[in-house]
Amino acid sequence: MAQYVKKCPECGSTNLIYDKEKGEVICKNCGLVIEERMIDFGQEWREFDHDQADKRRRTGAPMTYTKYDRGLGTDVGQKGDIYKLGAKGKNKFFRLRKWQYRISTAIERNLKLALAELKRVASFLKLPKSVEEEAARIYTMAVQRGLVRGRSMESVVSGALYAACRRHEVPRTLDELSEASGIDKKEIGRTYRFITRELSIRILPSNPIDYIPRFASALKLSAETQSKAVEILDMAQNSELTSGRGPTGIAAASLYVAALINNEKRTQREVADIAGVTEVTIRNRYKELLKKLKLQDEVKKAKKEEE
DNA sequence: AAGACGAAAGTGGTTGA
DNA sequence: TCAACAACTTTCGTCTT
Repeated sequence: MAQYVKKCPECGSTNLIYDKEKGEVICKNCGLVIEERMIDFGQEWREFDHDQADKRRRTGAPMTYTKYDRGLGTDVGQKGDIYKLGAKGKNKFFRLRKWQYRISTAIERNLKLALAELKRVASFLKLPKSVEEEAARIYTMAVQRGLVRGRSMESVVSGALYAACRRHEVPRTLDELSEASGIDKKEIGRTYRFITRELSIRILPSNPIDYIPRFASALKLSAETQSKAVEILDMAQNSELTSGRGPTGIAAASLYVAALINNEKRTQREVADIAGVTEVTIRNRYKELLKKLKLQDEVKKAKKEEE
């Protein structure tokens, strides 16, 4: 799908146009057709009022993993037309309802509970719907494979959420997830690794750049500083300063340097708190950045301008 | 007085035998 | 399974502004 194509594989430009009519994705920079003959998921009919829509619509509500039965289930109703039934009918009705409850297997009840929890944590972290959906999917698979056995439901939910965040490039740190769910950080990490391995979900190592916008806004830094930080990060990655290091530490250090250069100085403490690392880590990364990227001059220049 | 810096010891996780 | 190891944290003392 289009949303997964973000960069042109030819020239790396992110300037893509999505031509809905032709079903093509084209790079505006070099003209490469990245994707063609895509399926249009839109409706082919139009509606002008509610009646028409009702008549033309052929599908129900979207199928979703965030409902325990994927939004497809039917319940024997609670209220409504019971009064129309005779004594016999009423009996049958109640019997059916009882049976429906019994048919709900352990898995379904587990899912119902877990997805409620998932929803709670996801909204606490203000995660987009797509991530929540992905996490629900992961959790459902985990339950079906019996991976929850021996682990608390909540920790698996957190693990699934963490994995979903990573896949959608909206990373949250383990600390944040831990705070939102009340599960120990280590426990989440463990279950996360376990379920991603068991379900063979491939996760890209998280990219420090993904953290920048969130940290920057939390620190109330300007857009220029933010893009400067990304620029610094890019250079750092080219100089192989990023591999093996904690991505949050690098993101934090880049932001710190960018803030210095743009005269929006934040203390190491402030940046460290937001990023969830210590000042020491920022200092170490910061030192490396200055040394390898020769940013000393820029920082000094910024200092002079301040006076 | 607050922030920046650096050294030293401790912690949890990965790796390789 | 265990030990070595790198990254990161904690703690604390010193220096700078």
